[in-house]
Amino acid sequence: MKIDFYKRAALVCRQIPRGTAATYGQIALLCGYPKNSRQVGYALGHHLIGDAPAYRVVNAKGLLSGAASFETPDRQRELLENEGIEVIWTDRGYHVDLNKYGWKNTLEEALWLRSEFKSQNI
DNA sequence: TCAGTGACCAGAC
DNA sequence: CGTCTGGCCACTG
Repeated sequence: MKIDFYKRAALVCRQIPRGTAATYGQIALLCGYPKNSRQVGYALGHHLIGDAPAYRVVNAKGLLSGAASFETPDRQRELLENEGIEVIWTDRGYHVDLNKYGWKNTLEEALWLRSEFKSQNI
């Protein structure tokens, strides 16, 4: 089932370091399903990742494309700014600079996740 | 079964 | 920069 994908996504999201933002595609890739970026958005929007920090996930352009699904439209921005991430307002919506705040995950992190999937059988 | 729908994305121009 | 397109795939009515 794809339940496994959502469990993996939850685990990946919990590894996003404080003060950084990850992209949907990056999460999907680390899950081992590089083509499932849309399902990452689905998982976050339907609260399928438990207590994992969904607010640290933005799209490939740095846009907070899911801001509308939070308690208030500004909640995601507040949470990010609380971690020291600058959030810029544009006509498109809120943005973060991925060059500054994007999560540059290491190979070690990717390998660790892979071993976790295995040991947790997901 | 099947068409429509996204918190997506890379490439083309 | 900006817009459009085709591809992607789980989920839904």
